[in-house]
Amino acid sequence: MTKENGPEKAGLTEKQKKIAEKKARGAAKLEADRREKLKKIEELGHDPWGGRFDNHLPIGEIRSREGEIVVGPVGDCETGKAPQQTGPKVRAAGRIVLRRKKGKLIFMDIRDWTGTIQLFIGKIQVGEENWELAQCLDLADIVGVDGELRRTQTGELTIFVEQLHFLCKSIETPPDKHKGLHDPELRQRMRYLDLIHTEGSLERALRRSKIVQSVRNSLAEECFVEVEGPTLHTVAGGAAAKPFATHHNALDIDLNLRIALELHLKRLLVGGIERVYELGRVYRNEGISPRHNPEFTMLEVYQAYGDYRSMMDLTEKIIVDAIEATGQPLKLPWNDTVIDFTPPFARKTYDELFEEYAGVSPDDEAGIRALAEKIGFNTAGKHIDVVKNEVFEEKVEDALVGPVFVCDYPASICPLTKRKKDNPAIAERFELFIQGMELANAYTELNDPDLQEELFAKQLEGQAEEDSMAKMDNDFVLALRHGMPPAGGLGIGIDRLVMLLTDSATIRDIILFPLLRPEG
RNA sequence: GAGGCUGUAGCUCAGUCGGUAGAGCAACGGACUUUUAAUCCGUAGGCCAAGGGUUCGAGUCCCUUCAGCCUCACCA
Repeated sequence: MTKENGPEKAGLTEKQKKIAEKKARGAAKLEADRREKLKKIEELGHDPWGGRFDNHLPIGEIRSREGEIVVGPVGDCETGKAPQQTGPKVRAAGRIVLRRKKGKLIFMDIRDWTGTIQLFIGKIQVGEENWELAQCLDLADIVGVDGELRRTQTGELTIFVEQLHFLCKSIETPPDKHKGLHDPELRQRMRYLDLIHTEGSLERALRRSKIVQSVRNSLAEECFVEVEGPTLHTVAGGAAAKPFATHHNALDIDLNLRIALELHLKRLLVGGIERVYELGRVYRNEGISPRHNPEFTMLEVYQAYGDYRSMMDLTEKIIVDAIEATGQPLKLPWNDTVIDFTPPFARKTYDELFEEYAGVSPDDEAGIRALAEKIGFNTAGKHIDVVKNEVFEEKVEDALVGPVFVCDYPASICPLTKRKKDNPAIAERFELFIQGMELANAYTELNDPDLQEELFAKQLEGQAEEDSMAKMDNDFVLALRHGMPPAGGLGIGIDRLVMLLTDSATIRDIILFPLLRPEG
């Protein structure tokens, strides 16, 4: 296809030249245009990268001052001009998101994190110097303005600019001004662009922060203390998950990133921090899905002298408080339906739900095995509770619209949990399900060191190590031997809570920087 | 890790039966002093994800690779 007329090098240079020329006319031209204006801004005596800009008001606050606009008694009937208005002098800063030129007028919308407002820039009104500067403005540049807050003839609340301040040049072309970013890959890789230009993206991020803040406030109200445990563990325990492996050079030891917060928080319980929690990142070396990211945010709470019932009340409080903190009603939209968070949430036992949705008595071992086989599970050699739980996950969990507390799990699948006094086959544990998602998990914590050691050992027997709920952690057992007060413990998946409270179908919309393969 | 779908201008998307590329927004030039998805006239912008193949001819068909999305598995 290619002809080699001249020397190869010369041919390549020719081709490279052509590509360079094309680029100069193509993508790079957009940048060149912006750099041209950047130069012009400098020539006009302004710093294209701006500087400190004091005393501006958030745009949301400026909008709330609309009532201060005073309209004069009469308009000019002869010229048909609107009545004179006098408004407050305001100073604002924001990014240019829309721009409309009309002769010697420019209308622009600038946005900050509290809202959007229109600017009016008239050549006569702002004077020659400001007008020259205004010619150098592009979409996505950041400007500050001083002006008067009034309404235009069409009633739009507007800052009539008197003085323009240049604050930052953008030398890249922004996405479509109305559609924003749609490509999910770009939205994740260039989250900053997504936040600026995609509707609802910034609001979602800010709402997450409000939710997290609310969770901390709720816990503070109940006198819980926030701590920070280690993320580098020699034994990654407290959950059944594959850890990330890493290495410390100076000590020359292999380490894992934590998969749960549990075991160190319980050590603190032993140490006398009676109400303790951590809200932090955990890491699990597992698959990625709309509900799973390799690193995610987990809340774990431990309360001395409580049990799983105390944790149920706390869970309800944390969730209801968070909904209120985001200014939402207790009936929240979710996909095409509505979730009713009005407390108290339903509380049902594992066995009740099993019978209801699986249609088999929870005590009918043969019936359960038959059903499991019918679904396609291999039940050979498996403990009945394991089989039962497989059926539960298949038949019940997805059907739980919730919110519903599923209480009292089979003890054999809960190695870190205290059993019921009157029935040692049942563990004092609940999971909160909403829309088929497991949102919270709580126990009456096991504090018998001998039983804990036994259960650790039993878990290790004949089980793939990564499937083990709890790897043997002798140091933790030693802590228990010193006496951990009886306690309730709770875990909440913060990302999933945020998903539910922001009507987000994928975890990638509420984790700002989800894990992606590196580009090319 | 398995299966399905997707990748075309800076962004959002068309592209028929295989005949070497289109629109809107953004950009550039021009008109317009109360616009608001502003409008109108004109201009420019593409290694069609990457690499191979089939063909006279590939954005289009085939193979490989890369990335994303969805479903499943693991899990919260």
